Amino acid sequence: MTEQTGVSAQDIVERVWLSIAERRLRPGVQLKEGQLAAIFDVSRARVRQALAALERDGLVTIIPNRGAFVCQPSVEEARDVFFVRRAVERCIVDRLCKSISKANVTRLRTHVAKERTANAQNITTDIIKLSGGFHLLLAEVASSDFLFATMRDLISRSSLITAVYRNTNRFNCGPDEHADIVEAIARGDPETATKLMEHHLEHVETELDLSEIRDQPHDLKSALA
Amino acid sequence: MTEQTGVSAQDIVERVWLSIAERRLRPGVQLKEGQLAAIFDVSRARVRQALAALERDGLVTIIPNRGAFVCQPSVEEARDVFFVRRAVERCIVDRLCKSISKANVTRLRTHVAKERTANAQNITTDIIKLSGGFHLLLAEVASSDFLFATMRDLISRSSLITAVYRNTNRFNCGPDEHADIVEAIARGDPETATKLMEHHLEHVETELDLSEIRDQPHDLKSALA
DNA sequence: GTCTGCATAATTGTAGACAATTAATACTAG
DNA sequence: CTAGTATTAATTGTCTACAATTATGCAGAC
Repeated sequence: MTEQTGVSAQDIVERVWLSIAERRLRPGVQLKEGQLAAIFDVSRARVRQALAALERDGLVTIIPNRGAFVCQPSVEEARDVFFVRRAVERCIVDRLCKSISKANVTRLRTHVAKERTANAQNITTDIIKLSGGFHLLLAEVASSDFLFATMRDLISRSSLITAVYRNTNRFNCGPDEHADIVEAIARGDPETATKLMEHHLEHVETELDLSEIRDQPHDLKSALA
Repeated sequence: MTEQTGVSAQDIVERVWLSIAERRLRPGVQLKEGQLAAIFDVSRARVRQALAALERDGLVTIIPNRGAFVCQPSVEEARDVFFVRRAVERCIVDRLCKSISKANVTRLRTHVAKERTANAQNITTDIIKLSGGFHLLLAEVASSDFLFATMRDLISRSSLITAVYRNTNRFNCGPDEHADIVEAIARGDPETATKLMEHHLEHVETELDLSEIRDQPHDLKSALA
């Protein structure tokens, strides 16, 4: 029995997102509507919805009458994204130090534990999702939907930036630095927590190689496999 | 000769945006696709594009199989928006103090002058656009596209929040406070500038009445006139 | 050999028709 | 007179065909 459940626009978004984050889809590659429609076996209309959502998240650029292309975030934009992340996440951590429930501390610790497991077993898909998920979880326990949505947007763009400019084989956001932040929050130490968060983000940013971009179009179907 | 130039999705977005900001479209009102298509004389497909964009900006909520409704931002969300704005705009101002060109200082001063004129003549449409535009201009001169897009999103939501919760007749963002911020930036004084910006945003927030929301559906066509 | 102009092919944009879902109404039973 | 239900109307969701735009390949001239 082939899973004949219809593929939603969100499904397409996530598949493309992951392919970009895992560097299988390189910046500059065109995402043709007909091609995607054939691959996912859906109508072009639904593909267009997915592409519009991906554009909103800053992962693809849609040029009118030309098509959708995987973004090539500029060095300037990369720095701006981290600029905003430092500004926002510092305040989030600060707020969390001043009021966080025991249950939420547990959630954070559990998440870090999952990250450790994924890293130990070297499962790239999980590593990528979980490392970004940590920062999302911070926003979630800190406040309501809007802050969560904002961070979701920032994380999404950060993933693309990391995929493009990362020069090491290791992924950003090691679980150790995350763990330190959680413990600083748990003991209600805003000074340390905010400083750790800033250093963490600076660390991630400085690990990027902001010199060259090489675009190499390749087979779309295999990249999405 | 009636201006027979086709109405773009962006045109619809701006008309709706302004109507919401001017309180002619109240929260909770349903924006029916067919209705809008008839008013603007475009196809429903284009209306759907506009509604999707408005949802992205946080101005309407789309409930599947139900339709699009003007958002009723919760008090919690309102506070979160200003929380993020304080975090981001404080950093923007700080950055500007450390490096801003003479030409950009002039642009800021010119903008404030325009605000003064609009206030003196009491042209509400201009007042709304310009007061938000000041904060957008700060982002523009501070950096590149991404920061500008981020602020655009925040301003958009702030406008809705202001429209819903404002209790005075005056609009937020008086030009005097803006002028003070510009001068602090011009003389490169980050201490004062960031403090002024924080006070300014707190001032705007505290002027809101966060007690009641009353939704009163009314005629859509006249509201968009 | 390279560049320009034209014809062809491919891709995106748009609109309209049809299906699915939800809200409103009228009707019947208790 | 009220509650529940079936029917009808209205609205949203989706797909497919067609139009507009752009890219590609080819022929010919310089």
